[in-house]
Amino acid sequence: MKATINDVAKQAGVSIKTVSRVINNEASVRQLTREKVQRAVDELNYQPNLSARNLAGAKSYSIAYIYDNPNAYYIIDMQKGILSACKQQGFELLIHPCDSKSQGITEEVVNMVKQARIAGLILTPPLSEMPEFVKTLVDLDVKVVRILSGDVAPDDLSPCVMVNDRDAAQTITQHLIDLGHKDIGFLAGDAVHMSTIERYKGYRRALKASNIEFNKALVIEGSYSFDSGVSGAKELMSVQTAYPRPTAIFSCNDEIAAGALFAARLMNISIPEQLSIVGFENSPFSRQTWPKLTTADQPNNQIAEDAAMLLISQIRKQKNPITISQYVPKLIVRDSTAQCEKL
Amino acid sequence: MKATINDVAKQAGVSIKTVSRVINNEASVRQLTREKVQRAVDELNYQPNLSARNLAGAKSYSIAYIYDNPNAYYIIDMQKGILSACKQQGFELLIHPCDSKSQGITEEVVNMVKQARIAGLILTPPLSEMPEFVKTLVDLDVKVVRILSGDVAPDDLSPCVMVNDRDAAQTITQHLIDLGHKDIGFLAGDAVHMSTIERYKGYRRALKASNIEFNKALVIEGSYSFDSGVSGAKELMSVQTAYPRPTAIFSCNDEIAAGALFAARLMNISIPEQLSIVGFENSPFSRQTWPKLTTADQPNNQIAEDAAMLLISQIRKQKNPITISQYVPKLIVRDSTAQCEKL
DNA sequence: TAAAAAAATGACAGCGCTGTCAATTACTAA
DNA sequence: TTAGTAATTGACAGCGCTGTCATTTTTTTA
Repeated sequence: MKATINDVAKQAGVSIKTVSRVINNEASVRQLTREKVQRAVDELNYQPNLSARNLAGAKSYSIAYIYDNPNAYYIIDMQKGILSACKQQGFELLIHPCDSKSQGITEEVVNMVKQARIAGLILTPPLSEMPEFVKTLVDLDVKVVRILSGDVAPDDLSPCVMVNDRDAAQTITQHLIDLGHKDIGFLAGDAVHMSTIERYKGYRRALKASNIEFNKALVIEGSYSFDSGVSGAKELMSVQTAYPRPTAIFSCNDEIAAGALFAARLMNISIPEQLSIVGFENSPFSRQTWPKLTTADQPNNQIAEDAAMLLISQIRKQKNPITISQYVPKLIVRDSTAQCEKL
Repeated sequence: MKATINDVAKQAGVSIKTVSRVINNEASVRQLTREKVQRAVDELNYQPNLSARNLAGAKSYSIAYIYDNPNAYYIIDMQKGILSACKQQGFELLIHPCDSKSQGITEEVVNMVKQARIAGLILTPPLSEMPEFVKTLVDLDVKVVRILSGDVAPDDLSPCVMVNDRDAAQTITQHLIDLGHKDIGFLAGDAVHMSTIERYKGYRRALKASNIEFNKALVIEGSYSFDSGVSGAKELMSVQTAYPRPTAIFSCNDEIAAGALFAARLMNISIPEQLSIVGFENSPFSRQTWPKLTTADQPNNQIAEDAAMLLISQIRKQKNPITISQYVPKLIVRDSTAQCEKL
């Protein structure tokens, strides 16, 4: 049978309250006692019962991950990272898929938080990019950690884990520039996503840093989809007379890049000899294309774990004011980019 | 503040035990009383506290979904279906990603079940296809529902939700035959997966039903990946003299089909005019290819919900002996298949 | 050295529910 | 009608833990 706090207390020769103090890491327990209890905990392989904790205490040991599925791989990775933090910290995770565009979304989540006594929430785009929504939740006395694209938090409502897409995009673009490319197309994702905006900024900044004149005709609006990549690349590669055809394409994510790759094949443009293509995200997608994509890797797993840890420390009131951590996706050079041949 | 069982009891003018009886749908409550209580429950928007239930009762209201990620889209869909059943039934879901090939996987799961007092488990491939693993769990007095490929359960260890890939594969193959194809290639997925085996059986059966001679050269072993589709299709389409080139290809899943599509492009084979290609799964993948894939759709969401409901009813001991439900994926005709032109 | 203050520990109630068992009520058959 | 039986209901303990507050022990100060 599973050990309870009583067993531990008996084994350590103290009261259950003292055991409780030790496992909650409270002050005012003598070092000696603490060790004694800890030993009993280890010997009995004791793990506090979450239900009992949630029931007895004022605190809650549940956090929730609310997502609107943009990309299953992303979600699964995030979830795994969060789960790992939860396990470490003895928290419980509630999963809540939802539709960010539905009318009642705010009410739905508010309800859930109240019903399930949730102590904290982790939000990823697009939910993390909805200020009203976040505001409502924060006002509700539930801790929130957002994962966002950018380098500074948009407000001080809650801690954020920032993914600096801008710097990463600049690095990737620079990679293309270093290979001698000057006419670099840009295939945008959905314009409503911060990530698209940030990646665009990084692209612009890299051009500027190398004194390459920005050419508006090389920027194609689109969405985060394969189709968008196909049509965008077609458009780019058929740019007429007035403008030079790009020798490289920056795609806002791997899916778009895969589409661009596909379009290039159709148009008999060989990759990377005649055209370099980069993606973004390092999704499984990027290893399934041929040639394999040069892309930027974001350690989603780790980002999520970080966010969850941040959330939990907030919940524990471990002073952490509005901490912000930042990740910069890393360039991964594979086979879809090469030296510019046009000269 | 959230309503408790006490509030409901007061409002209905009965004891809390009676309320408990009503919400647990126990017998021996007078109809009149039942209605009175139900009304109070509705008025107060009462929802039983899961922690308290788990703590007080012998029963557990937690089930777990253990998965080893073969495909993020699949997992997310499954999870969503399970979640929906849980919400309906007032159960809690624990998510547990794992590595099915790791040494300690059984121990890991056994531990989890014991520690978290889990009442039931949902298993998808590859975990559901590991007999030893399932046996150990069932012996542990935890209910298990497996989702498997096939038409009959492999044993009576636990209820199964069967996905009849065989019949579906036969239907798809028949679709190709109906279009006039006779030389139909087969790109297999990982041979260790039941789904590959079942789909292969369906393919064979369709050929047989139409008296088309089976040609071993047209079957290419592989794995569930894009790359495998590329190389497999290349191999198929370069079949020499002795054998006719296939005019259609059955791919074991959409990813393989996408690879095949890609290879066809490379070889300047136009789809569907010169070659019909079908996939399997109706993953987002299949709508992102060009042309869009003819494929088979499995309602993963619903399959999962069904499995979860089955599991919960098992847990509730609602007699359900070893029930089995079966799904047959449905043919979805899109743009990658056409009338055979070779004649 | 004793009193006061601080630190450490424990006793106990109670979180919201279910299980047990006893009490009450309704229904049967004689 | 009345005991006898079955159906319905309720009182109460207790699940494993935390919060409160009282008690004990240790340390500090006078």
